[in-house]
Amino acid sequence: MVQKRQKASSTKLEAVAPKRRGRPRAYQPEVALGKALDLFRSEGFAATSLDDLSAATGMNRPSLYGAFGDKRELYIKSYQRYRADARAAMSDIFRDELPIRKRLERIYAVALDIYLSGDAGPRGCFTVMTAASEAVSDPDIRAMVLEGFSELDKAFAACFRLAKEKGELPETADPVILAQLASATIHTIAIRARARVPRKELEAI
Amino acid sequence: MVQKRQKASSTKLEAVAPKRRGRPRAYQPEVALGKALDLFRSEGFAATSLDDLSAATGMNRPSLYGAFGDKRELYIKSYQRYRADARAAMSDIFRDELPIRKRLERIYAVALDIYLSGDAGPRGCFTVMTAASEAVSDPDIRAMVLEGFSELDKAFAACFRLAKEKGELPETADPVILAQLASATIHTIAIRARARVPRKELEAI
DNA sequence: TGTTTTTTATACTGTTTCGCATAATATGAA
DNA sequence: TTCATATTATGCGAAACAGTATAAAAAACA
Repeated sequence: MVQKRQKASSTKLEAVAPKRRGRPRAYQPEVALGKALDLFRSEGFAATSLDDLSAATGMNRPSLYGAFGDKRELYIKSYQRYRADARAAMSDIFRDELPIRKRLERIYAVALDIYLSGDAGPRGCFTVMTAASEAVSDPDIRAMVLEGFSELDKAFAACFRLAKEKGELPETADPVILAQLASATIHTIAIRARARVPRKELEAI
Repeated sequence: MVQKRQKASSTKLEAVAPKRRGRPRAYQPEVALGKALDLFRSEGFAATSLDDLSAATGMNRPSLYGAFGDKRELYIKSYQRYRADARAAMSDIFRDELPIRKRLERIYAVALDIYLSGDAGPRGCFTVMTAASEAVSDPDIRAMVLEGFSELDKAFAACFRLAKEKGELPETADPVILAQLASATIHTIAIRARARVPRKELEAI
């Protein structure tokens, strides 16, 4: 629970005076979490030290613990943040009623933006990275990753189902199988991006 | 170069008396490298310590250094070994002249065997795991990973090209694009295997 | 002004890490 | 036997690591 500055029963909602008691925070939790996510995405869990995180967020270690818990908890919160961001970036695309082809194009374009961003080289898909590393030994993290996969599968399947209803796809097309293929394509792109396959080639796929 | 016991100009080739000078080795390099590979595959580079490697191989640290160099070199040699093993497992399939459908089935079956093996949970594809972790920051490793991807792409493309010549595929089919799709499928399977998606589901894909 | 509360800043602890130096050991050769 | 060589075994040392204890600082409140 990040406990969002509970305003003392004032009239207007949100963005009003914090009116907290002690010394004010020198950081913004949301911003700091974003920085932590950036680091984890480019280095991975094991290769990211608390000192690195401290430097990146501008918070010293005790503050990190106070705000997010230990390293593992911070990783989990970073991952949840990543998923929320990704969902936000995708949701409007899944909402718009475009023809399936156009829609897929836009989905892959957004995915490429996410995967290729980053100062220290492309960062790929955090879900895929986590699956490749922590998901094996940590059951909680594994559960989140599995959920991430199935969320993507389901979103794609919904797209294809809709397209089928609108007659854009033949009757024989199976939305679930098509969705898995579409997810697979997302995954290769994410992985190849990490190996710095140029954007041009990825777009071709 | 692992320098395979150079026999002193004897008659028979291989498997003859080593005739080395000093204290004999207490380990077999090939076996030890296999153990190191196993560990790296299940834990990843950063989470595997030299003590772990020492325990797994039965060699103490100085011997490890003497035989394989530092941790990074050992990782690279392990990866090369992995690729050699995978190539060996696949080569006979790519050699047999089966119909394309049968051939694909066998390829995916072998891939599943490789990805799901391991005592401490499924270990996935080492190329994919390396791409997700070390490939970003280490140019040499990145180059090897890229080579791994293109090797798989090319092998699949060759399959599809052959199938097209034999009339098993329509004229309109593009072997290169089909190969990328087939690789993508391999990659999702590898990733999902790490997240312990059950074999049944993977087979369905 | 002084107290309470919350956060920051510094520093400490015990462990783990990597790489290597040194000594002991086991073999072939002289 | 004795020497040269190649490996093993022990363990050192400096750095990095995760997590925490303690003190200083900054705000609201009384």
